[in-house]
Amino acid sequence: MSDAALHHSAAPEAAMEPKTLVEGAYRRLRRNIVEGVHPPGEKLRVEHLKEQYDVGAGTLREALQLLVTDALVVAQGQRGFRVAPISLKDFEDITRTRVLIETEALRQSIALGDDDWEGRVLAAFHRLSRAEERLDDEASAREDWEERNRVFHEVLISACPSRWIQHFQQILYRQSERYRRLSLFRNPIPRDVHAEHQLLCDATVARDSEAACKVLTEHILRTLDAVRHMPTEFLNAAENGPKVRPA
Amino acid sequence: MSDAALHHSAAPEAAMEPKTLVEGAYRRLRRNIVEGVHPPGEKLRVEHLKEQYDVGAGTLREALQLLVTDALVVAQGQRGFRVAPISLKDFEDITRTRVLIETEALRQSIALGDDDWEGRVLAAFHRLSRAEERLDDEASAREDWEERNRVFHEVLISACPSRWIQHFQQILYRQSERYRRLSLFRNPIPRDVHAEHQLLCDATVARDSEAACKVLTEHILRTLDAVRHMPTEFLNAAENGPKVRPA
DNA sequence: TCAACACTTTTTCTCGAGATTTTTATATTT
DNA sequence: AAATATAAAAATCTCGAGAAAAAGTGTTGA
Repeated sequence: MSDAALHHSAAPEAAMEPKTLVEGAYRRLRRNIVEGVHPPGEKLRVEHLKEQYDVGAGTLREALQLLVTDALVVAQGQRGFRVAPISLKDFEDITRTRVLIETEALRQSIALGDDDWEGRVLAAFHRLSRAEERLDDEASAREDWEERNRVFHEVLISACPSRWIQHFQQILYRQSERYRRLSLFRNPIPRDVHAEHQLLCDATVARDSEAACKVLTEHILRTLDAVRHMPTEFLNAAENGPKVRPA
Repeated sequence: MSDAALHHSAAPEAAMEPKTLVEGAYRRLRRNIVEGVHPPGEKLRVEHLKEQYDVGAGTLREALQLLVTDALVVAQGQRGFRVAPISLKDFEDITRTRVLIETEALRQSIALGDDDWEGRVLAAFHRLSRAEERLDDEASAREDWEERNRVFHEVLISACPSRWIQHFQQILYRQSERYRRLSLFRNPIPRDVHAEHQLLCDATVARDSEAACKVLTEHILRTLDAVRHMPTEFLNAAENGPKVRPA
């Protein structure tokens, strides 16, 4: 993943199909962890998962190791793998760091982006807006919205020339998406996010760096509030036993 | 690595010994890549490396996958692994991103660090200074210096409460260490780094955030100059054939 | 001389089985 | 009854061998 993200083209990895079983398993696992199919803290038993993902044990282990460095999975000595736990403290950290990274990326993007980039921003915003309109009607619309929201944020900073900043942004976005989906499980997507996206889009195309970063910061921080008001049992829930003995 | 770095204690991973063969191979490989034993672009053949590192093929593959997400190794479809290539453009990116991350970390560290932290900063600086004195005499002193330099930079930001910022800092430091060691292969460590470290240490303990960040920024950027003046054949050298066909 | 093709060799990728370690369950002792 | 010790069970970690793919080699033909 970081391979393509860092060194290769700017082509989205989602487009190209996986070249190896390891990569395929890695992406499916990552998606399922982010979407909460594998909830935080769940024990990831290789023997069981190899059937579910239809790959050998060694292959699955390699995929899990990839997720370890992404901090979506933790490996504990000789005690196997586990979905990375969540906590409010961790999400506060993620959010603040994301603000730092993403505003810097947006600043650079606004400073350096060309007309083509502006076009892509408007296009991504339009696609996102359409998905937002459909949110109440169809049930399947939320997956669309999630995808287009990710693309919108990605396109916004796509003119930032730093591969490393983009790499870190992707990691942090994925992390916060995991939290957001948990909070959205109860609370629906609020109405005012569209207005925020509108402001963000306008300020960006107008090349108003300060305004855009301000809106973006508030936009990101708003998700933190949503998670703060989440029932506490969600945060400490560890599906398969938080068997964390006092050591 | 990110496991310990992100979720566990602040204990340095170097201290605790590896719990599995995968982790052991991962660390040895990482060290050898950073130190240039495996030069940039080198093909990493599992069949050969398994003897060198004395582990099975599967184990070595898992270790390599861990290095992929660290961006020290790149995996190419069905064409095996390779040490991540280097370029001036990449190092400029690393350097700028490192300035962004590390100055923010230092700012937070200065704002939140307690007396104990100040003590650790002074101690790390002292140890680094001693190593710098020995640089000309003994040949083995450079490894000491590298280690203590890393610790000094780590301790400086150790009071920053963000695990994520510290995580990213570690990744970027490792990346730039790889470049620095290449430039140091010819040029020795210049005299004035000690003066820079002194200024950095003084400003930090004096809680002068702006001055400290300014010195740190210049300090990091200085390494970029050193690499810029490096013979170009170093940068594009790919030991085992840059077999990058036009595709 | 160069290009295209088939063949051989090397390397990667994948899977299943054996050895350790951790965890769970049971039995014994205080 | 609580705690410790022992034994069984499950899971992890590791290795080596077989299938698939890539790279290399040599031959043939224009």
